[in-house]
Amino acid sequence: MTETTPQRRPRHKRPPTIHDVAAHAGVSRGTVSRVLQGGHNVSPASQEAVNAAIRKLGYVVNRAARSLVTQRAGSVAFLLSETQDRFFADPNFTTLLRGCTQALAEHDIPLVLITAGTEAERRRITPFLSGHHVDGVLLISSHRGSPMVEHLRRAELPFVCCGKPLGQRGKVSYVAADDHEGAKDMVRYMLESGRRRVATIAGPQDSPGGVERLAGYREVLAEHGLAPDDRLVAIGDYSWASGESCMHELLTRAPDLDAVFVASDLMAGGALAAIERTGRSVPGDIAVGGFDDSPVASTARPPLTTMRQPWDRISETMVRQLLAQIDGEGPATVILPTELVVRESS
Amino acid sequence: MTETTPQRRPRHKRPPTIHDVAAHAGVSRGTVSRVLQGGHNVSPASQEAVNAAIRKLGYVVNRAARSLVTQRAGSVAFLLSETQDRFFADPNFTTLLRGCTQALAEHDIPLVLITAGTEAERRRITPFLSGHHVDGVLLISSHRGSPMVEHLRRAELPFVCCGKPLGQRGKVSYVAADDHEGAKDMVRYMLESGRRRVATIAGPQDSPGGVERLAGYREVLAEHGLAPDDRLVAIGDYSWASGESCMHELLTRAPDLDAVFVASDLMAGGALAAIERTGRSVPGDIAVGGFDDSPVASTARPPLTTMRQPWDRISETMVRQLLAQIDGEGPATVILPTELVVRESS
DNA sequence: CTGAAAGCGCTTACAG
DNA sequence: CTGAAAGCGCTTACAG
Repeated sequence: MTETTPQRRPRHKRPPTIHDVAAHAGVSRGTVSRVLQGGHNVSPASQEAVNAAIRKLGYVVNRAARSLVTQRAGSVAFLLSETQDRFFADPNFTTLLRGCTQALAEHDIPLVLITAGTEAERRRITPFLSGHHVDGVLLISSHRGSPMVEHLRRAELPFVCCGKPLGQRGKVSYVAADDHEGAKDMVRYMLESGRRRVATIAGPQDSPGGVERLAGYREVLAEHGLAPDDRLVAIGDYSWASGESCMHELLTRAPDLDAVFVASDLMAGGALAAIERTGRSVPGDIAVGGFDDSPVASTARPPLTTMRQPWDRISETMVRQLLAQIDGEGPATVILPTELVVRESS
Repeated sequence: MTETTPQRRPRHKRPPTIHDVAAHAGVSRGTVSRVLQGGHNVSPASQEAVNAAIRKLGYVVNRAARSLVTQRAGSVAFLLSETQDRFFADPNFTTLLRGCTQALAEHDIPLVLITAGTEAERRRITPFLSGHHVDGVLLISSHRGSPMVEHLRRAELPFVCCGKPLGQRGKVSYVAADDHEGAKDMVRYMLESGRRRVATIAGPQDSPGGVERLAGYREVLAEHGLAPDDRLVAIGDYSWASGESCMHELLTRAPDLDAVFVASDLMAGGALAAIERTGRSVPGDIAVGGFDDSPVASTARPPLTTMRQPWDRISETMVRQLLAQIDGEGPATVILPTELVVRESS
């Protein structure tokens, strides 16, 4: 490089490049790059010299330059295919976001947060995705037939879903808690502690948790020789308010119920409020079991007995799966067990 | 480009570049780039041809290549200088994250989520920041003397804080709600509705909200000729549990109190539980006022009267300020008014 | 208004 | 094990 060519910015203001490191270490830029890539085929002496120069100069790789040649963005998206309201109100999503951020940080991969709850938003992010501005996507969506799955396939972008994506054909990677077994464990626990009229507030029937947890509930009742009774079943939308109104409904239809399995802690919170208003006690008159073990479970009055979802393992596994897929591996499904957490409500 | 040189990947599998667009439109790559930059100094005819080619080919700009030459990352970080637990438990942070994501999306700028709650995490992200892998930082931290401020300054990275950063010298951009006036409005409201023994549960005294809201409380009491009384003041840490224990403490020290201004809704939730346990009623015996208008405010029993923080405006303003700084503008301070939301607890 | 050309900072065959 | 060189896909003075 001839020093007669003026730099765009004065050199001393620009961060050091491999060129500077190479000059300092007395090697070529290629060698510096090899050290950066893990030091294969580099003599210990060169390696040493390069590392010293890197420390000395405070060199940090320019990700844009690297991306340009490797054709990899070096980042991953956390994509919310939900209306923002819905997402940010649900403590589970927050827990998941936290877990994924953490898991990715361990791989030094930045997480890009993207929302795509509306058609307009989806249009806006399409170029971003199909331009491969991220290497892969952690897809968070709880609704049947999310349009994002098709988008991502077309963009040939690796992705893994949180929870089984309903209404999709073909192989889709996903990681999920064992909703079915979890529900069974909870309802069994209630029956075994002497309850006889167990109702349920299920989640939306276009979400996997909504369907699976309800199925588990029904199975255990049948196992115990109890006849199915539609008066004992209400369908909510995972919100606090829906838990409240569903509980009200159940109590009207089946005033003799002595337990209720609620498919989310948030709805269980609403159910508790509805029960309290009728003057009944929990767990004295009615046992209440939640699902999630979200923060509201322990602050609820009384504290909720609930099924813990293994969020840490879910997020770690999602990240691991995604990175594997980015490296060319095929899709996979992982189901993780839930755990009964006994507090006071049941 | 001689076609004898083999491509690394077959051309048909690679996304189109400006080269392809240029060929299609019958212009040079420079012209294509000019159209991409807004179309200045480009004839309408060329403009038209280029746009048609872009649509036809489904061209999407390669951000890495652009970054490399413009020396801009094209993304912004949302940096949590808090332990993750703390952050993700607080609904305010979530609301803020949501607002910032939205505001940035409108500028087509990806948000990179980064946590730096521990020293180890801070070390890990330092190269990322000093390598300018983002153009600026939205800094979320509520503690005095956050080390991140110094880090960011040294990295010469534009940043704007959420809330006044305590214990910092020199100019720092920040956007905050008017904690002081907000607290005064709430306490005035309580006094004007006939309360005489107004207590407070303040936030941590190393956070701006903790300090300012307590100061506002004291001022209004003085305004009304009421003598300061330390038995009426407790200091919490914004958590539900601390609200509960602080309330218990206040009730022990000053059983005759008839109102309490709590510096966060989460703490107010805990306070309600503590009050309920003593058999007192809200607002009959004790009026409770919160701060934030977070989701818990409306689900609390009874629903909380609170001061609404203008989160949407805060996030929009933070983003606007940050983008301005990235474009070379100087630092600024913005204080936004809060609003009294009357529900049932006071 | 336009094209040719340099250059952003890396990685990676290639030839030794 | 190492260096020289090509190339990743853009932007932007520069000269017309």
